[in-house]
Amino acid sequence: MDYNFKIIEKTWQDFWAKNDSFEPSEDFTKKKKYILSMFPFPSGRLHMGHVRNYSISDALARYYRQQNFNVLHPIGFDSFGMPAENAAIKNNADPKEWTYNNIDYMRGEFKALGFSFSKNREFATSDELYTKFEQGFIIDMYEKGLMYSQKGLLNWCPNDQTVLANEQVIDGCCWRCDTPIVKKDMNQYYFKISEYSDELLDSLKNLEGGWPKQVLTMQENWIGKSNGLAFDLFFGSASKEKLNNTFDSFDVFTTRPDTIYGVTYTALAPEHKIVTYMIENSLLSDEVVAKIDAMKKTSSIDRQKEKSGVALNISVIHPLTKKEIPVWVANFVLMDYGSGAVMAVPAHDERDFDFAKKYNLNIKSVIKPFAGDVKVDSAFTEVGELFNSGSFDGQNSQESQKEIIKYFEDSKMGQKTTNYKLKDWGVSRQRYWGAPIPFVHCDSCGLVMEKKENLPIALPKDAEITGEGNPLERHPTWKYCKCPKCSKDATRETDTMDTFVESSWYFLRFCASESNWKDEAFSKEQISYWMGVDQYIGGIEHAILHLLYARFFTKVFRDLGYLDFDEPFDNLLTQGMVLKDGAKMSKSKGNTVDPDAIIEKYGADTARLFILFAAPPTQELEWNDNAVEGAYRFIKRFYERSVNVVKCNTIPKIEHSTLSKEEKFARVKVYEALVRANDVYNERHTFNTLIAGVMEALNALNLQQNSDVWSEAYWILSSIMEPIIPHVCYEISSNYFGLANLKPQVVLDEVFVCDSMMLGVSINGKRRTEIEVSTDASNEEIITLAKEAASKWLEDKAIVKEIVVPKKLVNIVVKG
RNA sequence: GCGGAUGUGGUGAAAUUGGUAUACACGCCAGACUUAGGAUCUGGUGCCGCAAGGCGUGGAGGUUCAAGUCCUCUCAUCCGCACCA
Repeated sequence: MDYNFKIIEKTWQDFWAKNDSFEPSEDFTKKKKYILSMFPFPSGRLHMGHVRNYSISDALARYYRQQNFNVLHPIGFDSFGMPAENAAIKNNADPKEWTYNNIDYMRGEFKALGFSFSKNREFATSDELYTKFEQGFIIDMYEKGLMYSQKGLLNWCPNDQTVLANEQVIDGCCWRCDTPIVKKDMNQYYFKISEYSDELLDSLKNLEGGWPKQVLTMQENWIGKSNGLAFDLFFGSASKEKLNNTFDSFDVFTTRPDTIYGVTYTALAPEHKIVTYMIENSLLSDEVVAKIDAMKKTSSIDRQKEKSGVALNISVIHPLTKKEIPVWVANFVLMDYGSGAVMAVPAHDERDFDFAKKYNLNIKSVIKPFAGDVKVDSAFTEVGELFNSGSFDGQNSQESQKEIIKYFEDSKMGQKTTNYKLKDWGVSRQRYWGAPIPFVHCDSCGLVMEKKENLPIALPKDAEITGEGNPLERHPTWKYCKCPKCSKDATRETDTMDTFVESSWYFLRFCASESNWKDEAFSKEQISYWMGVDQYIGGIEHAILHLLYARFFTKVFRDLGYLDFDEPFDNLLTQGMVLKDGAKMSKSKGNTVDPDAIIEKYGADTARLFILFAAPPTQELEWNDNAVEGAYRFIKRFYERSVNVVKCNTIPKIEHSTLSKEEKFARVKVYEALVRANDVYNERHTFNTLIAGVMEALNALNLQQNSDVWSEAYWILSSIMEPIIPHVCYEISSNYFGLANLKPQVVLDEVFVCDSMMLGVSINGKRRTEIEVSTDASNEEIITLAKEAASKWLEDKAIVKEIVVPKKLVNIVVKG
């Protein structure tokens, strides 16, 4: 009985394919599980991270199928994006052909790994049908005011004449031609994700328990909510005149209103509109303009290295003291946070302090420690007592904040304000291989939405992709069209959408079935049955962007009336990375292990077993060739020892009391593994412990020869291992049980009942020996036995206390 | 700097509620079978010690009859964010 994985795996893969074994049912009265792994980009080959991801989801999907759930376990391909275009440029190939060839290859890999994905629901996001529905949603969002267009600063390569994504900018230069990047003000489409900031933050609470804490915290930080006071700083009359009366004031935001009396200067971002005005109207010396230009050109990383600034020689009036305070430009003030202007309190803010020291600006303390002296050699940022603060003197600085805000509000000088780090999501890309934004520019009507019956607006097949400029823009005919409103000549929007848009709703599309696949993205009935995703599995690298965008889309779709829940993913498991030689597998490091090679040498079951056995799924997994061999040997043993099993179509009935000690022990181990299996699949997801339990059971079985015990064991073990090593388990199950055992297994409590047990005996908490006692022994009997066994350690000692922990141990506390 | 995690044998890791620390596997050692073994099977393997025994979950304290687990402090590593006003 040799273990020939090649034949076994092929047989069952064909069997599953032929029988459509993994298609979900359309019967919505059944209990359901939606098990989802993050879909891959079709890069060409699966890597071990994918294998890990899908081994986890497949184990869960197969388990719940056995438990008679209606299981949706779909897969698709996140197939738009730059790598396809880059490959096209490099190999002079068609991105579409490249993409779909890769998909074909990877589909074969999925099959070879035995993953139980639904075939019928597979799609690629570059499919025109998917684009059609997505463009429909985009139009809805625009019409609802959730999408808008605005000029924004983008990375521009002057040589290639194209916009670059942040990832394409390497050390401030173009990744292709090494030309320094400039920021260019361009029109860009945005989703109003900021409108959902509060809800995205607040409903994180509802995900507690279901999502890893780390991800919740990362999202919380990313949204970055902070409360404070916003108020206007008015120019003095001379400054106002200098600015040609164009500006009265600018507004600032602070989270520390308690430090208001300590404001000694204010600072604007180099990109602030007042600064821009002063430059454009020659109100600044050439030297100052040059300094400001230099700040603008410095990357945000370099800006952090040293603070720099320049005075604008204008001043504003402090709202409370009415003193004049100078206005500076400072490189640490960010245009895209708050209003791009800050009040500076050097005495109580480290940045403001450093800047004031460097430029010799006034420093005024207004908070003193509750005990000790006022600090002068550094910023005092802790809570203290207010002084130099007018009528607020003597107050606790923290407690005074509310009152100061109230004072500003009462006197109409400012208001309580909340700021977020989360910015609106810029979704337009000047790229070919993406979903076209379905808008039309008409000279008479302006920006017009394409009519939904004309969707999809598909990509042209004959675009020339050189990597320079936007192929859609340069295409000779594609962009010319008629205005959907007035039918005059018009042009299409040539920007395509960020690929994160596709992955923000693909999990909803999987809910659609063959019955309505072509007609609609999904039906409300399908969505309300399948959603939310019961278990989502993927890498931590998506903790922010994808997972935040998907949550945003869900809330938008709710508000558009497509669905009626708030969160898409009830439970999230973030798997750890796969490492080799202590480092993440990567081509550049040359430490990759090719899944295909492992399948070829050991088979899919071995690959799956190793990956689930080597570490719990949330932890990093160190690849180990020897341990892979170990996994292979286990499967081989498991298969070969099945010769001890006798064919049957129900689980054998065994009279437990008639068995030998070894036989009983084997049964205990088998049923322990079963109990653990249910816990692991449902709750803990620590497949490594389940596999260890099955190994223990097999080791225990080996110590006896009772064929009923063997048969019962294999009935159970091949059932609980099927989600992990499905091929060999199907083979065993088919050989001996006619596949009748792949169903829920009953735990027989009688197996765990024994007439004697071993108890540890410890003295003062230190384990000394052990005793065997009958299970119905009284505490007195147990203590007597324990004292006998431990007499050696009890000589000349006074017994203070005796503790019996049922079924565990006896502890005797002694003195002397 | 802020936030999140993780520290257990030579290695990957177990220990579900505070209750016999190191299950399972890798590696290593020994033996068996073999022309041979990088195959298979059997046994051994936390550290110190001849032994009795002692010591052991990053470190230091604490609570408890009992701590890997709870509390306080601390060190190290990894990850995320970061001049966010």
